[in-house]
Amino acid sequence: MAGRRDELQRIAAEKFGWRQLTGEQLEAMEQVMAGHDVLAVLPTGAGKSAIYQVPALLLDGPTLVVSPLIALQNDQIEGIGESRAPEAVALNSSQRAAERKHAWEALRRGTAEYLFLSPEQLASDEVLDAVAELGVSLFVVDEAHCVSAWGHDFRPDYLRLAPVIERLGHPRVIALTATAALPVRADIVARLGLRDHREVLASFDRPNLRLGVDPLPNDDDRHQAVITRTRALTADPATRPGLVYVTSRKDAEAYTAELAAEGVRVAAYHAGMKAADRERVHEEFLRGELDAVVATSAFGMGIDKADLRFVLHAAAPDSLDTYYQQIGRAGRDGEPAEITLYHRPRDLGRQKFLTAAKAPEQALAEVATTLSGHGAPLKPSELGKKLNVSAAQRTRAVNLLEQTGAVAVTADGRLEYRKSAVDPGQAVEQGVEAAEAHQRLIRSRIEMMRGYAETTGCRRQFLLGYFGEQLEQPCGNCDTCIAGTAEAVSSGGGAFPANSAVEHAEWGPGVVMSADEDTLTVVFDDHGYKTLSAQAVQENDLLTAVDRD
DNA sequence: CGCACCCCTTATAGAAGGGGTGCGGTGCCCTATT
Repeated sequence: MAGRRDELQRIAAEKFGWRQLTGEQLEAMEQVMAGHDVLAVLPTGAGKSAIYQVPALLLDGPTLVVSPLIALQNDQIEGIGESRAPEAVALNSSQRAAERKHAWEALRRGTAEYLFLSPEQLASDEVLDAVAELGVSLFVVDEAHCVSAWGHDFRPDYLRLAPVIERLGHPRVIALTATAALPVRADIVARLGLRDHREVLASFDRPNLRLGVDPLPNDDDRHQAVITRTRALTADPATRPGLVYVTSRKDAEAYTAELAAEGVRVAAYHAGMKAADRERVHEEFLRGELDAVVATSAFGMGIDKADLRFVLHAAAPDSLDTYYQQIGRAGRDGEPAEITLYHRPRDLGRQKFLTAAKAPEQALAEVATTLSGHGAPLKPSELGKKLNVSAAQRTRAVNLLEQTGAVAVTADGRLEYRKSAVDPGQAVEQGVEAAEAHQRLIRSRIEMMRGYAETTGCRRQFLLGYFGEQLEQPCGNCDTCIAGTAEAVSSGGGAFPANSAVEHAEWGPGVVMSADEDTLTVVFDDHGYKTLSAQAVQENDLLTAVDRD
């Protein structure tokens, strides 16, 4: 093992100029080299890319990297281009024919080692057939939380990666992300079909972030508070730059205009802007020419800037998963950073609306009847031609039917209705139920966001507990600790400590996320997060401990 | 779900209230026009 470790370090130094790899980077690399699939959850800036870039050079055959944004693909390719490693290429819709041709030639010749593409590219028969010829030795899913966060409705091709991996002969898989609570990790592992995998998890704690919540029942007051605080923070070089997250494009424009009128160097960022403007804002921010960016959730992935001094939220996002990812962009240099949520409970009603994706009943019915009525398995593209629904709806329906077991994928990537499966009518019902179970998880995440915003205890204990990490003492660096209202509650939970598997009569199997003397937070497989009174659990025998491997 | 906005009515002479409507986040990709 020591020899392998030396070899990894030698390549890291020679090809990339990295003198010192962290223990987590090395562990993940070693697990890959030992033949395991790996899920690595490491904070932004911890050098996640190294985890695939180095082993890639020790494995025979190109490395395929699935990346959610073309802009991210370009950043990564540029980074590899500056190293002594072999060429990196991409395949995406922004390229000209000549560029695409060059990419394929370099891959076939073996002069290109890294191939970047989106999951949608892999949904194309031509691309997948050609990729299958390359002998891919390493399959990387960057920003792997997208599998879980986007795959279920927004970008359903994220849930079609497992059949792609199998089609490629299941090369070693590395999934990389900066945030993943337990249900997200479980979803990534299941949806990618990881085999005999290892997880490398860094601590989620970021003690230099000063966490706070400012509850403001009135919208005008909240607006004023955000403006006032942003102006104060950006006025002092020691407390800038930073981000202000808003939940609509209109708000991004409005806050930006107001702050700009007061002389703040600020810009808006949202997906409604022209690509060139977005790029310009991004670059100006990285160069330090802006003191604040007011953004929707579009601004985030790929922000490689260590000295953000604040992240303010003018409204709560849809989950602590999203929140943690957004605030985690601050203070990466270890220096103090201010993290404040300007909270109105009504904002969460809006999140319920935004995240409410109805089950695609029409598509479910069409896919189920078409596949069960067709004698032989169908390619997804062939299936599409027989249907009256969009490709995205079709893919969502296939995902749900596959989840319930009514539909399976053959070795050559075709879809078949399982002979042993229920009839199409029942399959549709089960698909709808699977979609509803997922909706329950999403709703419960919103409630956990509310729990954070309204807790009277230590914010950091709440936040870390959500990610399954127990902080024994109140942190001393959040608003409730500073105000002295955060009481020290002893962790424990008696018979049901954190991370233990449990069963509830109504909600079924689940895992305890956090436990103290008053409450238990449990995430149930089909019902999401539930906060239970420890007393009620004990008195009414609500939970049973379950053995698990 | 909740808000902003418009239109209309009512009842009064400048404005208040009710009802309906539209809008709100994240990105691939492809195709048809300038």
